[in-house]
Amino acid sequence: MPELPEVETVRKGLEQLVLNKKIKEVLVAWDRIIERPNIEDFTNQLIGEKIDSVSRRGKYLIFHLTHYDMISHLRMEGKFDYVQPDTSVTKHTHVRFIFTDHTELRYLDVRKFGRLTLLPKNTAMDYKGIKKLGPEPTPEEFLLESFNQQLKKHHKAIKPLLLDQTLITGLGNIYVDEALFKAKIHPEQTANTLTFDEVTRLHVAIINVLAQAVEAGGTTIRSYKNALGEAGTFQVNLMVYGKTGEPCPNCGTEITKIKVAQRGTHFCSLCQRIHL
DNA sequence: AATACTACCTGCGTGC
DNA sequence: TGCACGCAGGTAGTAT
Repeated sequence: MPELPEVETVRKGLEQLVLNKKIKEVLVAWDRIIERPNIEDFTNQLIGEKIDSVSRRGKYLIFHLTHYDMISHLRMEGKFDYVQPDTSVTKHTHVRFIFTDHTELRYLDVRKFGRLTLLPKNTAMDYKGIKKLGPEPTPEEFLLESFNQQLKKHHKAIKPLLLDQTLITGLGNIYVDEALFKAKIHPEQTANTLTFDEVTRLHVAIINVLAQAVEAGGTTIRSYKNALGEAGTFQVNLMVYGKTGEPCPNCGTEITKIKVAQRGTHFCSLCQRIHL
């Protein structure tokens, strides 16, 4: 489920539910979810660890434990579920963190793309996937001039460039379509051909789209009962994503769906025009 | 170095 | 009803 707003919502949920819990046992049902170390070390090293805090960088969650940093990436469908003792184990439950009070944090993932990585304390920022991330999409960290300079270096469609996480972190397939629509930029416009006006609009659109989604608690497309961060959340009002054939909120033209870099892409062919 | 394609998985909707 | 196929909120590895 996760782009930045959804991951942030999960982070807040975790901080409400599992802070100061002490791990008694860890059970892994699908080995490949654990990226590092091996399963035996992963499960053994976590025993006795306490969850001090949960932070986020881009779409990565970082559990700050007594002696370790545990990184979690939900990829396409990963979810956390916090359950009471003796709750039956459902299909797609791949990792169970059992606490000393017998409650559990469970990791569920239909497609098994998500990953958990256990690293020495305070080394999460050196993790390969996190190190390459661009700035967080906030006005303080995501700077227009720098963004403009970076875009000039790339002869590639703007949409896949924004999905790459290196110029800016946090956008995924939904919010990138929404941001490009807001900025009135065609998803296949080559990055280094964007005018300064367009870059300025895009910069603001990215910050606003993600901030509003965080405010709303993220967007749930396929809802999963009981999953952390998905219960009772407000839906973000999407303008183009999943709106194929519906009228554009600006001009009434039917929203078009095409494929860009293998991803479904929604846009208004009148408001978002390619130019030289 | 930058870009493009594929693999990783399961489930669901669609069309024949 | 059954089956094949395409599609799904992401990233990492490999090839060019």
